[in-house]
Amino acid sequence: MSKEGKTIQSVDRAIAILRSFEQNEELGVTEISKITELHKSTAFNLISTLEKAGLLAKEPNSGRYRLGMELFRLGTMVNANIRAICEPYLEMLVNEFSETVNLVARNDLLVIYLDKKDSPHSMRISTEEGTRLPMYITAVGKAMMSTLSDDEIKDILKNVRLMKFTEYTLTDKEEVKLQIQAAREKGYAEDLQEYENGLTCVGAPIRDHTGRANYAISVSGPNSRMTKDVRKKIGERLVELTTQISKKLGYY
Amino acid sequence: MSKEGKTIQSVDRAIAILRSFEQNEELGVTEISKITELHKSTAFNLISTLEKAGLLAKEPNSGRYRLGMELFRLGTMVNANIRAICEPYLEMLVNEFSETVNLVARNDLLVIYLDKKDSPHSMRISTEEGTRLPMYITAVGKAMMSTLSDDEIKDILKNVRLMKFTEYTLTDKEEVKLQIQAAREKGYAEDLQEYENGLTCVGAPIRDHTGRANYAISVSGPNSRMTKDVRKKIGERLVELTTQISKKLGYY
DNA sequence: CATGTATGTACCACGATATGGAATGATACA
DNA sequence: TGTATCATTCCATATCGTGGTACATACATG
Repeated sequence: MSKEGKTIQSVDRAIAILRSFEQNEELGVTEISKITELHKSTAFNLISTLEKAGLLAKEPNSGRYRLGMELFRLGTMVNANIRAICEPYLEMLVNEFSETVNLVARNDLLVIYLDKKDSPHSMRISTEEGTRLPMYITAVGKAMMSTLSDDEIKDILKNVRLMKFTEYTLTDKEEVKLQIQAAREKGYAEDLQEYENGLTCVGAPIRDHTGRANYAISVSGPNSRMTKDVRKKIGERLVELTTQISKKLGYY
Repeated sequence: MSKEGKTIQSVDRAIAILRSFEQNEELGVTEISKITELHKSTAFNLISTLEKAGLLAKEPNSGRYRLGMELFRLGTMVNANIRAICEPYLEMLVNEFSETVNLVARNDLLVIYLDKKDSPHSMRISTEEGTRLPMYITAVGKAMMSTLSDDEIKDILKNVRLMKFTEYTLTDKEEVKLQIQAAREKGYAEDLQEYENGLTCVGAPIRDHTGRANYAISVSGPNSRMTKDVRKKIGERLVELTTQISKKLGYY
């Protein structure tokens, strides 16, 4: 927020209003003005504008606001292309391995979940679209990092504090680097209960025409089913499929 | 746009910029300024603001822009609740009938697709999330309308021009009303190839605590498998499940 | 029923702020 | 090397957003 470059005040404020719905799914004008620290009148004008555009919707009864359909629609336009391209591959993977499959994107130091196909098993892993997790803790994150140069990886890790999620979470940046090195050799990365106990993932990177890996696909399942053999099979299949996808994006 | 009530110019313009990515997935400053009819300099300031907030992302190579991850994330926050509640029901339905299941919301005169579970069949119906269709042409739309009063239905139909999609599309508003009446009695509505040849749907409305039906669930399949018997079974099951969901939302 | 305290909404004068002209960099292409 | 097209910066102007204040309405509370 302190970076150089002027920004348009009212646009920033409008976005802040949208973000205030992160904690609360329904808010009134006064509440919003408190959260955003805007004058009630100013907030009202911005809210009205957002409502007219459909980014906010007013409840007919309570008169309070919630996020609008137009915001949802705009959201579906983001990465629509890559999601459409990957969809059949996700489908193939869930059919072949019967475990949950995820498509994720890089978002600075985080990984954000874009799309998924759930495992048919009743014991399964399920992550909501829009969820964000640190790169270093996910198979997909490590997979994407494995395509970067040592300097770039150092840059990323420099800005990260390794938070401990489980007893298996990597706490040493050198360990992370080692795993990334392993991923470089195999073409895919693994997460063995580093984020959540009992949860194991295998992930491989997707490259675009510039060679950048901004997307990745993973297969996630419970520890018990994700044996070493299974992980190897999945990993190799992931490499096959993500290579095909990368080609479609113009990468050679 | 001509309605009374002041709106904040720069916010309107920022939203227009986001919307200009409907046709094009990647745009430069000049292109955007042409599409939105804004001065290049004005557009630049707005774009920078949106970029800093993550609603737009700049491609490192081309320097051009595309919609950003933050916009996607905001989009996932919309209706997150209802989607979470309905997810297990969608799952049940796709398991029971092996046809594609959709969750939709009402969006004025349109229906917008929120979530889906695809049929396991290779011949199947698949609609992208974010797609919008006229109410009168979909099973879900007619299902939602069936909960409204005659006056409200008249209001909706007054503002609609019945476009012909297939040879089965209803062209007479009285026909639509008849179908809505049928839906009122059965509790679910049908679409028999009205939108697309070979595509048949059954849909039932979800009510919230105020009694309004802003959401609906449908099962869609190819004509050949969606026989009269099957449609009846699906319809009755849909009514069961949507009643359960409505209860969870506080409707009695 | 009156009183108090919330709420959302309308009005408007002031001045900060967004605007758009014009100039400058940056890049690609021929 | 020159030309065209792009993104970006600067800045004076007046437009537009701002935030006072005020009012309307709803709902508790005494």
